[in-house]
Amino acid sequence: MATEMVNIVVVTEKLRRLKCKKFRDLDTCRQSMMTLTEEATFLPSMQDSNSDRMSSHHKWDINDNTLPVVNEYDVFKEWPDGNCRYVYSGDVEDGRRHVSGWAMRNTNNHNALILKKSCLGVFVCSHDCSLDSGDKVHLRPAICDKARRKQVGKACPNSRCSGRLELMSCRGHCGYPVTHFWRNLHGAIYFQAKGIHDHPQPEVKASAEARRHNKIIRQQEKLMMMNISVRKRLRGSSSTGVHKEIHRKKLKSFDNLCSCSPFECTCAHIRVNQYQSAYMDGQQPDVLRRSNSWTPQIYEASSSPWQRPFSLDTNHNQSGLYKSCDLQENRPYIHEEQNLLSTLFPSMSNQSRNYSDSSVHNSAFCSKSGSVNFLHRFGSRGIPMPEILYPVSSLPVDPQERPDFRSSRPIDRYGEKDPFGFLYESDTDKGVENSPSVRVKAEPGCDDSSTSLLAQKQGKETQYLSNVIGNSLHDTTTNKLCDDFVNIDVLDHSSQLSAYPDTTESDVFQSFVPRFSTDIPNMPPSTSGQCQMVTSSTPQYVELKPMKRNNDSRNRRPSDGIQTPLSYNAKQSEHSSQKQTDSNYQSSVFNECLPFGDISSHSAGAAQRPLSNRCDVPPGTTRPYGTDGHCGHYHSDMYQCPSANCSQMKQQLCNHSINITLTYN
DNA sequence: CGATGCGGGTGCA
DNA sequence: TGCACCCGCATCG
Repeated sequence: MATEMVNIVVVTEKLRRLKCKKFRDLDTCRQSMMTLTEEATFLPSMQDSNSDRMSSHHKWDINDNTLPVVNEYDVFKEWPDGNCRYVYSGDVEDGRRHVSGWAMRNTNNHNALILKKSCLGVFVCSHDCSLDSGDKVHLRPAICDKARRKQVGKACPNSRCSGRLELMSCRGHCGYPVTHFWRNLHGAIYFQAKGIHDHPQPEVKASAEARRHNKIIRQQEKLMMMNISVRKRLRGSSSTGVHKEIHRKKLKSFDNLCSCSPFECTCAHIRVNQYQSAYMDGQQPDVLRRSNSWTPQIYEASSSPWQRPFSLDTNHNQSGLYKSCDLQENRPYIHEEQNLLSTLFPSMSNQSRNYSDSSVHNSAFCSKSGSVNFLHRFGSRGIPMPEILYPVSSLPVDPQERPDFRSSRPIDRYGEKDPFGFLYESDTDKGVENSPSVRVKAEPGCDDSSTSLLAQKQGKETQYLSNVIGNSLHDTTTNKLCDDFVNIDVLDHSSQLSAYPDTTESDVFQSFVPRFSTDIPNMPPSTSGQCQMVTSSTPQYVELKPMKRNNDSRNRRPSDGIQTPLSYNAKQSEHSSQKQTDSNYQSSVFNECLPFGDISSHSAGAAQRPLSNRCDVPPGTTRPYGTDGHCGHYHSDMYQCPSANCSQMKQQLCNHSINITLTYN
């Protein structure tokens, strides 16, 4: 299907270019030797009533060896359209910066003297909807290719529209994008445009920049709050289990629970403030209305302010809180910004009211029962990112009974409901790409409560699970570890760990590495070879390194025809017939979770996939890193056989990641 | 992270 | 040869 689509696009493009060629030829005939580069500035057919297009009183061409010196400069045009030429003064800042209202990207014309830019078009809504203001959606394409690719498919900024952003490319120059040329000469700035934009004007650059700026601010504030929460929990987790239990029991006397460590809890004070502030508005504070209201790490994946149907109500009133719940009936948003801010930053309890609508967007979604069950999605930098939240307490223990989250690539399931009735949400606008699954790192070794929590998964108790990777995961020697680590789905592991509490986090930590290779039966040799190296021994602790060699899947384009682990998983999701494969997959994953144990005794899946397929060396055999001769190295700076050093290694790895699970009753 | 500019390289006509 | 386009890199905010 995808191939057919590609073919259609290619054929369409060919036809377009063929048509363009004819058009160009026609122009050529008309203009008597006028070529595309020489454009049709003087063609009547290329002109219209637009004054800009008629204003090209200049008779030079940007490619001329010598350009005339002008005494009178033109006024800077932000939206030049048509075939026009202008000469700006060298004092014009916008001219020096080659500013244009159109989204123009740099194009290499192999001429250092002339800067050439081509138009990128405009992003429009696939449903061609109109905003409240009556305007159409005309977003500005990002100049950066990577950023622009992320824009494609984003949700329409119109909250009432289910459309997606589509890039309307510019073909105003005989089927090619309109081009702008800039040349600095004689202290002046010569500008020439070729072609007429065949698309609406995008939003102004300042608007796009402001939106991006707000997004950055939101992310920074989220991270700031995350770090503070993590620090709080780190302090809290340093106490013994007994103390934690005592503290927990003490906290039960409160109507609301917090995760503050003993002697540091200021929540009561804050609650009073919240209570007062809420009642000052004549509203019952949300923090008191819900049994599990204070959950510092409940964040809803916040995209751009455009995509948020409701922003933070500065008065934090009830209507504002539940407004969105009414609209998002299956996954209501409950804004927690103010609660979070005032809780985490008592001094900001008032200041937080002054946050702009788009500056803070940390929300939670709750189930209809009022409980909040969620998992964090971890960001690409090893920092827990409040991305898509998934219910976790309902996950069956048995991996076979678990829904295949790996195949539930959210981006492919916009608007659909997950097995728990929650709507899938776009994650592309959150800087998360290739996210085929929920990403959770279970760290039972640091807090056994997580395993017990998961073991109680079928209960409907109000449990909150918050898995957090702290800064400690960011180690100098494993600096890149976070990137790779967090991009791998370990949710299955955590569930399986609940059934096997003896399994340590370190086992989970290292188990996902071989998993990729063993679960890609169709992996081309070149790629599988790489994975073989990764899994070239029996379970052993390796130090993960970023996969940045030639076989780096992240740098591989789809057109390369090589399936990457992630793409494979994503592809799996497209076919329900892969269920069996997934079952085996989970079995294999499960087996690889088991550290140094009798792997084959736990699952037939492992028996079907002998270790010899994955291991080029006998179990326990160590060999120098980089001498296997069939692949590069990424994940094995240190090889460790399952021997007496295991526990030490486990401890080391455990020290690399810290995870705290909070349980609220 | 994205905008911007530069330059190597490729495919096409 | 000219052009469009892709990509990587560096710099800057």
